[in-house]
This record gives sequence, structure tokens and C-alpha cells, in this order.
Amino acid sequence: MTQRVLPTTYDPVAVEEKWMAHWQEQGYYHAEVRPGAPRFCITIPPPNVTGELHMGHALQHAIHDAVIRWQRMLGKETLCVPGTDHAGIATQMKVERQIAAEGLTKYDLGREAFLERMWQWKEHYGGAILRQLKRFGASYDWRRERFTLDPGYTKAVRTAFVHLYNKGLVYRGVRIINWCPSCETAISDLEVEHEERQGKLWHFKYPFADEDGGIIVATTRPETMLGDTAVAVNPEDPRYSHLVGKTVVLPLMNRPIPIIADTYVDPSFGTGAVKVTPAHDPNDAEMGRRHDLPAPIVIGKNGTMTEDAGNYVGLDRYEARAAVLADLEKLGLLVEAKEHTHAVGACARCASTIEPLLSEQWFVEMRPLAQHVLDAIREERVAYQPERFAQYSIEWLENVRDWCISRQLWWGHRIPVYTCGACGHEFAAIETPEQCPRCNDPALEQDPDVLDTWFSSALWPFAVLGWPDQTPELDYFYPTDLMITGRDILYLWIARMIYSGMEYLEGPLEQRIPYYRVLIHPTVQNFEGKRMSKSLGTGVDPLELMEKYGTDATRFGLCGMATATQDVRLQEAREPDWNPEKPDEKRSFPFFVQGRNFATKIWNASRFALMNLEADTQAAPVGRALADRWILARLNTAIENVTASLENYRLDQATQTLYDFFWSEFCDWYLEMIKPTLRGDDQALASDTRATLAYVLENALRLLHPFMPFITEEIWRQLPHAADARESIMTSPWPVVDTALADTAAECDIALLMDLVGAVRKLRADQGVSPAQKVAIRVACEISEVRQFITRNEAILLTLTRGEEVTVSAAPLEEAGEHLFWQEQPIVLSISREMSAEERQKEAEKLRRDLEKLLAEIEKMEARLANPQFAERAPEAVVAKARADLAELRHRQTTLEERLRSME
RNA sequence: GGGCGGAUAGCUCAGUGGUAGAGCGCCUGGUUUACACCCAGGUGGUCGGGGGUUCGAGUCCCUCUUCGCCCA
Repeated sequence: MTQRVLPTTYDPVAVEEKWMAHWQEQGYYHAEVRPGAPRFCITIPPPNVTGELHMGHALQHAIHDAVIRWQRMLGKETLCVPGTDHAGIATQMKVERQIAAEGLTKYDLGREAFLERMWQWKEHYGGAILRQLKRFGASYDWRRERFTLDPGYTKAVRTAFVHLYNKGLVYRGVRIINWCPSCETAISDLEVEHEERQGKLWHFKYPFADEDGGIIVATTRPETMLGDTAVAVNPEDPRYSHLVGKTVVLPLMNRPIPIIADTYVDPSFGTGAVKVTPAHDPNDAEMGRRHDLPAPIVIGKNGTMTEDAGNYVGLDRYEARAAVLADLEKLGLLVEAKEHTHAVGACARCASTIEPLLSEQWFVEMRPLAQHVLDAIREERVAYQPERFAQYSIEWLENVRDWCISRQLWWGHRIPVYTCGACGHEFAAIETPEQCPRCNDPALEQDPDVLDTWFSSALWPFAVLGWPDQTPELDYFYPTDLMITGRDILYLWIARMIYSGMEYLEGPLEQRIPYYRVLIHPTVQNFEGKRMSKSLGTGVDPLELMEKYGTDATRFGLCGMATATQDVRLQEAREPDWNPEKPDEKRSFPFFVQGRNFATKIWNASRFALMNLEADTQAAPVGRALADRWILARLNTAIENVTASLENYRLDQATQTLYDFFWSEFCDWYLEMIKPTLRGDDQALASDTRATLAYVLENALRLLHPFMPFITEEIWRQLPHAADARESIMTSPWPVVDTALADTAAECDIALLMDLVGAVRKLRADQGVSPAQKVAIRVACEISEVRQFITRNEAILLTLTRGEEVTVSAAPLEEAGEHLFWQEQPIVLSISREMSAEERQKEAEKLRRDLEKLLAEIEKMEARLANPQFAERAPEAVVAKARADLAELRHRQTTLEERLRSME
């Protein structure tokens, strides 16, 4: 191997493109079925095919890929399945908007032609996120990429549906559902976002039919009164009990409607009398059912008033509201309008106000399915991290309601239910049927609706592996190992995946649950603590970060954000002339600045290493010099800690450990300490140190690789490798702790050396000695071991302190100096330098301040030790430490006082 | 209304009951042949308030204030 040299600066873009292409060409991302071999499998949460990469994805995939790369290095057959979700409403909206620009509607095209346009759109524009993830370096098996409308996936969806249908767990019914008048489809409860809004509570008077007077009802939605079919009061309410059974005339409609008694009515709300609109309110619908009331639909599916709304037909629901109010006022029936806050449901997709609407839809009966998940969580077959999310899920599942799964869309999995035109037989079928199974008539009509997108995503972990076919992939990779996602889809997706696996798959329980661990990562917020949103302009584009700081730096920063908290705020620094019109300019993100600086540090340290290695240097832990023994021991600790952090999926801890190890220990101390050896005359010693340097750097890069894949590969390729290396760092083994390299003696010695160096540096700074100026160091210590130690390590001490000589003596120094302690015995250091009167005065002031602080500490410590109960009840080690600390503090006091005297 | 999370240095966040840390920022000094995206040194905190348990509380319990999330 010839000696290599790294360029002086790290160029992320060129390096990233090179390795991205190479890794894919080599097939490193690809996993094969190898029965019997250990494997690890994750399926990613499939992003919407319409989406663009945002910070949430970036965080999610920084975690995914770190875990995946780590597991791969552990030698497992490691599979991460990528893919996209067809995202029914979102995608259909995109294409509808596109054809609207051509002056067309989906009805102009018809279902088939429209779907063709949808597929065209998907091919051309869909899946941007996956392309961006490739650039991110995500080492997923792109050959196994899946889409939730793939033919194979469709089979899975139809199989699941037919299973539920035949089991009676899916049914069709007329219920109040959440209707979005903009998307023109039903949506499920989970897709409605409730929001407190300031509105009005209007009081109307409904006149009695056969006498003067009337009853006053209150409502927040006046336009629904057109569909009222009763007025309800609480049977226990003395104000109204005598009115039950009477009839009022519904104003504007001139319809006689009864006053009924129902315990649902809360006497303390409004006037205690409520209007009942069975077709437009879930509670009213219940009352309507109990009292057998008619349920006229007055607000249609596009949000305008129907023919049943009398004169208001054709008006938009909000125009109708204004008209109804105006007309009631004219009639003198609008009694008052009070300010009122109430919750309004908004469509999670388009933010339109949801209309509760009586409608025939398909539902899944949730109770029996929810029970599966409850069992799995309670039996700890599925563990959530952080744990509290298990409890969230339990509570939701215990109160779960049936799930409306039909959508009035064209883009999606069409419900595989057929009705025979001849005999009227209804049935569900996995394969498209040719004829009616009962009467053999070919005139079959398929249900026009499609399934909720989440019905299909619920099958993701096994459908992507080939279910319902019993494929080798399913055998080998299922159950998967881990699900990493955000908490917003805890119910929408996670819970549904778990029961889906348990309900549809066969075999023993532990082979049906899709994964045994769910990792919930924090939500990324902007610097103001608001949820990031593109439309609000509060978003940060991860691609901007990747361009600004490099992909490795971005990934490292993101992994540092993967804490166990609920939210992480993305700190943002704006220059004074930051312009909101150009938000990307003149702002920086300290979190990623750290990552970028770290990448540069890694680069430069590696440059240094390569400059100092010989052509024939082998990477091996052979160094016997103190610094070598020490860094090998520290590497061991780093391996242990990083591995433990990864095992607990605490990537923030892992990155912190790596940062500290590489920067503070490896660069700041080790590299500085070995400089005299590398440049010295002892060739054998230098050679061992070179081997050690190469070994430690090579291992450090391996530890860093899951977090910073590109730069580590780039450097690693230039380095001599340890014996177990493969062609690429990404397929080389994960470092393991080597107990033979543990060395507490070396760690102890280096700790002393660091203290000595620190003391000299402090003296230099305190005395204003310029960093360039060489100093003579004097050390006094009664312990001969320490004196010998210093002499032995003189070279290191002098390099690290820029000293020119060091004199050691047992006798105390004439002048006072910095002090530190070794086995409770003081070591005093001083640097020879005459100080001016002014400097002495300044120093004396500083010493007095230090002394003051010290005395306060001593007082506290004495009080603590003086408490007899402390000695009695605290563990021995704690008491001993307190005693030692106090002794040290007193020594410090003595030397401080001496030094102060010498200054005065 | 119910549940949960956060409140720690100027900012963003770590922190296994033993007396508080990191990054960024700030201050001082620096042309150390790896690195100014750097080096050395330093400043900076009644750990939201109040009570309690404990020899000892940022850490455990209660309570209040406040910001946020979820469910209804």
C-alpha cells in the first residue's frame, strides 16, 4: 500500500455522489433470504407518493439508516423495505387540480381515463421522497421498493377485506359519518382535527302549533334547523315536562314537529331545549333512532342545500346560515345570539369544516380486532419506546369505535364487493369474478367506493414481504424487528398494523405480530416551537441543510435530536439583515453547524494520521506507550457505550459519546501526545504508535459510520485496515470490546498528566504568558512515584504545555503555584516568570475571589460531615469521598493562601 | 372535562437520589506545518413557584403557575 494524502478540504457533494452510486452498484443495500442466518428487518413508514422530504422524514430516516447500517455491520442479513403510499385523497386532489387547469373535471374524463391520468402523474411526479432518501444515503433495499397499489399489494388488500367480510367484521350501514364537502368523501374519526373556535350560540323560538308562545332552542349551526324533526328536553326538567308531547311548527319550513323527552339532553346547556336534526348530528341521530324520527338531509354532499331545505335549495351552507338567521329575525323568532366557543371539526387533508352527515358507508367492527392489540401490549409482546405510548394506545383501543372505511374516491383499492344484477346476491371476492357464484349470471356490479388508505397501509409489514402468498421473504424476514415512526400515527397506523398481522396471518402468535418494538421519535418543531408547515412558511427543508452543511453533518445532527422527549425544537440563528422573503438565506442552524464542524474535524484528524503513517503501516492495537495504551482503553469504552446506546435506540447518546471520544480524547489529547513519538528517534516505538493510530482511527470510523456514512467511507478507503475489514466500511464488522485492551492504570496516569497539563495552561493564562512563549516548569511533590512519572513523561508534558524544561523536586517551591492532588497529596506547579506589580495585584484579587468561593464550599462540606446521620446512613463510599474532598479542599485553601501571600 | 409531555447557562438540549453538563453564543489570548468549520483559558445556573419524603432532591411524592400534544 502506498502512502495516501487527503485533499486539504472536505468536499461533501462529490464524495456523497461517488459512494451513493458505488454502494448501490455493489448491491450492499440488498438483502437476500438466507434461511438460518441471523437477520434484521424494518419496513419504513411509507411516505405519501405526493410528498416532499421534510424535517420529520429526515429525522425518521436518519434514525432508520443508522440502525440499519449498525445491524448490517453486526453481520446480520439486514433488510429495510422502502416504498410509498398511494394516499387516496391527497393524490387525487393533486390530479384533480391538474386537470382543473385544463378546464376539466374528473367526471368529464370518466373513472377509467381519470385513473390513467393518476398513474401518469404517479410515474412522473410521485415518490419524490424516495428519491430524496436515496440522496440522503438511506441504505434501503431499493430493489424491493413497494407501492400500496402494486398488483401484489392489491391482492393483499382484497384478501384482508374478504377475510373480514366473510367473518362479518366488515358491514355496510347508514350512520352519521364525517363528510368533507371539499374532498366529497367520507373520512374516519381519526382524520378529523378538532379545533376550538369562537362562534355564536343562537337562540331561536319555535312557536307552538295550537297555542300562543313557543319553546326556545339554542344552536351553533342555524342552517341545520331546516332539517329538524323534533325538539328535545330532559324528562327530569321541570321547566319543560308539561310540554312533552306538544307540537311546534318548525319556522321557515312550516313543518309540525314534536317535543320529545330524552335523557341525552343536558338541562344546563343553553335553554335546556335542543333542536333535533337526525341527519346532521351524531347525537341527534341517536335520538332520532330512539324516537323513530324522520331524518331529512338538508345539506348535500357538495356543501350546498338540498331540495329538502325548501326555499334555501342550492345555497352554500354558509349562505344558508346567513339567510336562515335573517329570515328568522324578520319573523321575530331570533331571540338572541351569545358569544360561544365550541369545537369544530376540520378535514385533516384540506382543512374544510367537516359536515356530520347521515350516509350509507362500509365499516369495520373494531372491538374484536382491538382486543388483539390490547392483549399484545399487555402481554408485552409489543414494547413501545418511550413506554408511555403503550398506555396511549391502550386507552384509545379501549374506547375504539367502528371504523368507516369507504371513501367516495376513485384513486385507491376499490371495495371488492359485487352485487348480481340478476339475483341480487352480494358477495366479496379476492379475484375479479366472472359471474355470480349463486346464479352464474355475468351481470355483476362492483361497489363504486374505494377503501380508506389506512386500510391498505395496515397490511404494510407483511404485504411488502409478499403476503398473502407464503413467500420465502415472508418466512425469513417476518415478523420484522422494529417500527420507527412519529406519534401522530400511533392509532391511525401502528395499532391497525398490529391487529392486522394478528388477524390475517396464520401460525403461533409470536409469528403474527408485525414487530416487537415500536420506537416513537420526537416531532420536529421550528425555532418558535410551532409545528413545521410549508403553507405557513415555518418549514426548514432538509435539502437546504444537506447543501449547507453536508449530508453527514445533517444526519449526525438529526441523530443527536433523537432523544426520548416529545418534541425537539430546531434552533435557528438569523443574521440581523435576515429577510423573510428569502428565508433560506442568512440563517444558520447551530445543531448542524456542530455536525459540520465535527465532519471537518474528522477529516483533518484523518489527514494528520495519513500524513504520519508509513506505506507499510498495519492497523493493529500494538502500542505499548502510555498514550497508546490509554487511547486503546478509551476506544474500548467508546465501543461499549455506543453499542449500548444503539441497543437502547438512544441515538442522541451514541452521537454524544462519539463526539466526545473523537474530538476531546482522540484529537485533543491522543494526537497531541503522540506527536513527539512520531517525530522522535525511536523507530520501533513510532512504528507501534502508527499501527495503533491507524487501528483506533479505523475503529472510530466504523463506530461513526451509521451516523456519517459518506465521510467515513471516503477516509476509510485510504486507511490501512484491521484484519477483519471487508471491501467497504459499511460491510465491515462492528467493533467489539476487547477486554485485553482495558487499562485502568493507563487511564489513571493520563488523568494525572491531563491535570498537570491543565495546571500549567492555567498558570500561563492567569499570568498572561502568550501561547507562543516557551516556559520552564517547576513541580514540587513529596511522592517520588509522581516525580518519576513526570520525568518519564516529560516529552508529552512539554509538548502539551509548550514548555522548554521541567524541574522536579521533593522540596516545596519557593513561590506559590497551581496545585493539584495525587492520592490526597498536593502537587504544586509553577512557571518561572517575573510578574509586574500590576499583574501581581490583579492576580491577588482573583485569588481572593477564589478563596472566598473555596471557603464557602468548605463550610458546606463541613456541615455535611458534621451531621452524625450522614455518616450513619449514607453509604460508606459516599462518606469516604466527602472526607477526601474536604481534605483536598483544605489543601487547596492552604496553597491558595500561600500564593496570595506571595502576591501581596 | 380526562390523559400525557415540557419548564435546567443568553439559545437548543443532555442529566442511573451523592451536591449540575454539552453544542452554539459571549469574554481573553493565539500565524503552534492536521484543523481559525481551529487551539488554549474563562464568564455564565436559588435546575418554573411552594410544600413534603430523605442524612442528602434537578432527580421521588403533593400542589400551583405556564407552554404544548392527544382523547372527548
